[in-house]
Amino acid sequence: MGRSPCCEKAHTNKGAWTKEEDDRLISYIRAHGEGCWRSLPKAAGLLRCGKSCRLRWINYLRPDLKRGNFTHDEDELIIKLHSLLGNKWSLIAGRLPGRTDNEIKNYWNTHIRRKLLNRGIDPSTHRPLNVSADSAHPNQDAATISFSKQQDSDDGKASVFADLHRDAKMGVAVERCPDLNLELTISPPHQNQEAEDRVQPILKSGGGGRSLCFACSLGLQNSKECSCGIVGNISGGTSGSSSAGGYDFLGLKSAVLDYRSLEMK
DNA sequence: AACCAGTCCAACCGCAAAGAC
DNA sequence: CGTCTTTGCGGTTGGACTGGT
Repeated sequence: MGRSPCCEKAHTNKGAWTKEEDDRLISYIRAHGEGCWRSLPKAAGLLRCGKSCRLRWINYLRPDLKRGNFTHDEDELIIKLHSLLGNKWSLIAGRLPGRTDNEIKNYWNTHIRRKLLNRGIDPSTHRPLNVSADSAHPNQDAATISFSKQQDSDDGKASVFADLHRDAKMGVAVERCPDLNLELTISPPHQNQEAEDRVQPILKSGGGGRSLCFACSLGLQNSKECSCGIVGNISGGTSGSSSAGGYDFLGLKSAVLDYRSLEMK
């Protein structure tokens, strides 16, 4: 194709950034904006690869970064988001303004993992450490397993879907949240400004009070698993349909999650 | 003061998705 | 439509820092 490789590995600096390099990068991005990372280093006069510049900017130099310790609320929000999304650090970071995926990932690995272990919770499954997966699901039948595997092989959304489907079989989360819609999309800052300002994501229920099958509850209305027969009829009905009562899904009643504003890639 | 172990975090690496050609 | 580049993400690493002995 004639394009040059993305990184000219020779003749590039590695390791810690100097103050001068930071200044160059900041002033270039201030003048020209973000993007075009490949050509940026040359244009900015930096002996770095574009990847390195992007990382430095996103994780350290961005002006909107919130430095300093995580608050207790942020801790709990990260735990809850992680229980839903797994190691989707960028998605989690998207719900914590001023925090980066790298920062949250580091914080998770150094603090929260230990915190959960001390609580007797498995950080990867968010279930009690002394309960094995098998013994926890004694009634899980073969059909369920094959269904979960099928979904697991799909994208992240389906993976969450499969996890929650397992939970549904156990009567866990879904029992408490029958109308949960896991349609995960990134949205611009939305109407609830006060809530946004407090970094409080909003969990919307999906069916506006209608009784949905599990597949529709998860925003998979077109799934063959749909058994309620309202295909295609609810996907647009999430805004403003936040249940007045609000499900306390994973304890998110007060710091609830807006699934419309999360996107599984 | 010197050493060591544990912790923290910035940065790197490899991979995959998205987009360009 | 297939190939290649670019970008973004998650996992991992290594050096700096800190506290204990």
